[in-house]
Amino acid sequence: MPRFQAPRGTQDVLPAMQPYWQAVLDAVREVARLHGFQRVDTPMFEDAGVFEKGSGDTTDIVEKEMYVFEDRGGDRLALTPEGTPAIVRAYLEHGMGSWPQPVRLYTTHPMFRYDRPQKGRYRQHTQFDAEVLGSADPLVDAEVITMLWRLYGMLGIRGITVRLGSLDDLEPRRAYVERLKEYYRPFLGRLSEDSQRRFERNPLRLLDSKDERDLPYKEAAPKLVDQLSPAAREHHEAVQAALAAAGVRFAVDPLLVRGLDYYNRTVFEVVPDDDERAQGTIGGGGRYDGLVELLGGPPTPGIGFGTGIERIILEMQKNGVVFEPAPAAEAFIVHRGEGSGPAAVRLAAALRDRGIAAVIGEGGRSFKAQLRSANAAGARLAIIIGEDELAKGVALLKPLEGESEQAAVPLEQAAEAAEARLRAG
RNA sequence: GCGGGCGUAGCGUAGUGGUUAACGCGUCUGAUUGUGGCUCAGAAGAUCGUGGGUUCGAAUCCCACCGCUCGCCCCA
Repeated sequence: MPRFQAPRGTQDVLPAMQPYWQAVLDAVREVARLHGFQRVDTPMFEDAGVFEKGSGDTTDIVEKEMYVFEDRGGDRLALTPEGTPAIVRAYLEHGMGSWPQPVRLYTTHPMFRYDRPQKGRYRQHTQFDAEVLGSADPLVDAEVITMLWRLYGMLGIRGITVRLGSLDDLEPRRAYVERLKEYYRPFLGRLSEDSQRRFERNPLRLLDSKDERDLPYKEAAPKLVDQLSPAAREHHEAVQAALAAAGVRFAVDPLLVRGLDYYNRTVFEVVPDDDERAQGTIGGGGRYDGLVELLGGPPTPGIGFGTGIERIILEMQKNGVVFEPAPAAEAFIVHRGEGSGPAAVRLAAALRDRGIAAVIGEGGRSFKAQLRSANAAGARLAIIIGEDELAKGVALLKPLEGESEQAAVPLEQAAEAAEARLRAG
């Protein structure tokens, strides 16, 4: 019988890593509260059409990476590959258009992509996703980025920069893409194979190439940020002014391109300054003023981001943020002998009633072994109930740290006395 | 999807063709009656990722598969 292992690209989050997850989730909750975002939870899977229509069925995420399956009833479903279309679907389904606008929502949600795993890239990962629907105000763009920036700061992540770009609005961008293709067409044959493919599929990506053969042409290529439509330019500048006012470290990146079709105007990524790897990006997002309509709703502007919790944790560790695992117990009950089991259980319940984390030792093992366990559990107090104690109706309180001596107390008052000891120390 | 590196007890490693695969950490037990941490002693724990092949003989060489990892692509 071959041993089972977790599916490729997935991972178990063991107790030692839980403090990191807890810290991130706590910070997420707090930063969302500080910015007026409300939590929404959407299902792990959706109608596949949500993403085919929403994310765009020529994007890599949908075309090559989405987990699609038919359930027993014949419905075509997809494991959520990215958050935004799912939240927009919920926004429409629940009539959030009639809530006070704009609507600020966030979630932490598992995402699934059939991709080749690498460090920081998994087939299942978790994203903190935040979306604002119903506002076209550039200040909202800045607020969203500021929230992301604050989150990283709260978690001790330094040495990162926001790369900011603008993809203009959809119509002017189409015109720009034509100009870009005209520029590249004459020397198409001299470009890298990748770039030749991009020329047809996603010409904006030509500007993103790192291939030596493409670099000379890239330099002189027309840049979208240099020729934005007046409305988009004004928007872009307003976002920058607001980010500067908020103290966010950002750099305008004329070559920033993102892989989802629905973006317009503001796009951004957060990258570590020392990380050239493509999967170094820890968060990114942008504005999607056309997405709600794509999914069958009324014209509604929107903007949001996703940031990968696994990557945040990797970045925290790179920044030397360390968490000690929380002790498993405050009080550890050592017991042995006839009738000690029920006494231990009664005492444990009394301790827990008082809010004290209590663990009962294994009565079949020696005092020595149980006390070792108490120590390993990080308990500050051991409470010993042996045969002698049981006969006298007492328990021994043995401090596991500090100077004080162990003391006998009546069994019925043991919980109270333990609480006093723990609160004092 | 393409190319490179790696895979030996729970974890980290040594061992590169020749006895019962070694060490550290961890786990368990004990160091005279029932007392933790430090120390000491002992024990358990490995079909050497899986399957096939070469060989008198394979952890060691070859092939395939699985997984991890690095780069590309793409993304968080």
